[in-house]
Amino acid sequence: MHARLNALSVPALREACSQCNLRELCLPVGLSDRELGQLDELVNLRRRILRGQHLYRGNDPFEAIYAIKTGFFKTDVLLEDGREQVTGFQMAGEILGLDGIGSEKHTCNAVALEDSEVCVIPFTDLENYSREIGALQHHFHKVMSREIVRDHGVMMLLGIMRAEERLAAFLLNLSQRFTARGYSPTEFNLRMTRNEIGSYLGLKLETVSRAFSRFQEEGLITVHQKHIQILDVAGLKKLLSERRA
Amino acid sequence: MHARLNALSVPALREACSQCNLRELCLPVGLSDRELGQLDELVNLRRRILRGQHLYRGNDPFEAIYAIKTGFFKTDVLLEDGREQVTGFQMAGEILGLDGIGSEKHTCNAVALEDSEVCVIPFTDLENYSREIGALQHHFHKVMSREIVRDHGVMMLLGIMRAEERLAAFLLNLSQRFTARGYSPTEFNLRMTRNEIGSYLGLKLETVSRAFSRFQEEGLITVHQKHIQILDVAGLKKLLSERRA
DNA sequence: TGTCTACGTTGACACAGATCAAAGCTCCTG
DNA sequence: CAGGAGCTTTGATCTGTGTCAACGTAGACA
Repeated sequence: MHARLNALSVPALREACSQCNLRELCLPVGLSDRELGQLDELVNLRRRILRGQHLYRGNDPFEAIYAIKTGFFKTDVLLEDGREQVTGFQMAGEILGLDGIGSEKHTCNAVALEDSEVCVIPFTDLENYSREIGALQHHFHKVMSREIVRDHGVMMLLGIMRAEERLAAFLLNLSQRFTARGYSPTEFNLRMTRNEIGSYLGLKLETVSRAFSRFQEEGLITVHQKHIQILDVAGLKKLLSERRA
Repeated sequence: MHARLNALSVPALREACSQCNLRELCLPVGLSDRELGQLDELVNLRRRILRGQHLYRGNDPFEAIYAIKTGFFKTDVLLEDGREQVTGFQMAGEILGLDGIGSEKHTCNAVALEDSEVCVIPFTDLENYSREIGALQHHFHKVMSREIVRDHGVMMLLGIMRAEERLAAFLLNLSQRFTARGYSPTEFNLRMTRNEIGSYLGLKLETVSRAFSRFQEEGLITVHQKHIQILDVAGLKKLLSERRA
């Protein structure tokens, strides 16, 4: 089930957390230089996941959480009958695997949407280190809490928003996360299919496609396949706040 | 904003965690007797919340998490335009407030649906104690992780299930949680209105009402106002698994 | 005991989004 | 560079749930 780890995927200690340009977004936030050095010991293994491969699957034993170094993932849950619910899309600096702590098994699938690399953080070690490093403990708690808050946002989206509101929220959220990583807020390539967007947003792929077309007609964005350009951020935001009574 | 704490709401040290009959469901799971004693020091304050009152509101500063000693709560998020998304219903032994860790402010509202009592767990203290007590640290992580997994379940519900599937899943979930607390799996009183159920399930109250009526016609349950009796658990489960292609 | 208010049920109808179907675009592979 | 697979777009139609409206029920309170 696990991808074989070859020698190349373990460059270890090279470019550890203390050197990583994601350290302001990722687990090390708020650590002192000395503490960062300790984290380098904890996170000394990397794993490369090719596009389409699983980082883990539902029911795999839970051993580690993963920080995305490069690339892009989706997480999803499957129903027996084949229905899929995408529970999130994750990008560099974000943490995968938190779902597994509670039951010691993973409860969803994590699939790379492009060739990716993750830092492996053995969970027992993380707990041990957090008992030493208060700042690490606290930040880890924040990461989990934010995941809960993010999930509430998705519930909101699924529970009370209409199709175009959902898609606008989705685009704005991506834009904001790309910005935080130093990319353009207004121009990016989607890594996921219309079907995956639809699954995440509780819509069918045709509805997603139509909403994209509609946004384009209205001059809010341009779409060419997976390439998106946001022309009118304010317009998208307006879609979210205005609501016919 | 905070309810005033009167003398009666602080019986402290009496019936602490070590004596509490919820200790197998709540935060103390997996602690040794000695560790339980330590927890008694951490959790020494109770707060009484009357029906309809808020335990906390979105934007309140985050200081503590809460274990429900008795009673029943809902958590919700409000949009500016008044739309409400109920994000969960919580009962005895469950933990409230985890949403606030990430931003040091609460991000949702917690409202008592019946007169309730919660144990106040100051969060800084909890972090300090978890650095001492590995089992507490680990169990706390499990609690947070399970909240994430629960949220994924709700996304699934909202994203891909039809109205009757949602309601069946909701009833079965309540039944299972009541069972874990020693109540009847098949007969209970709903603490929430049809509107609140609808908000949680992403449906309108009329749809919830109709689904209840339908279940009753089909002999799956009886409904009289808030009183529910499940007549055919297997039938409800079948609703969830069977799905016209 | 009567009335008020909040909550729940039911019916008729409307509509957003699903479903079904056909065709176009891109990129990969041989 | 031909063929095919996977993805996307668009149109036509269908349907589950929302919306609107009327009425019913139960508990609270004067």
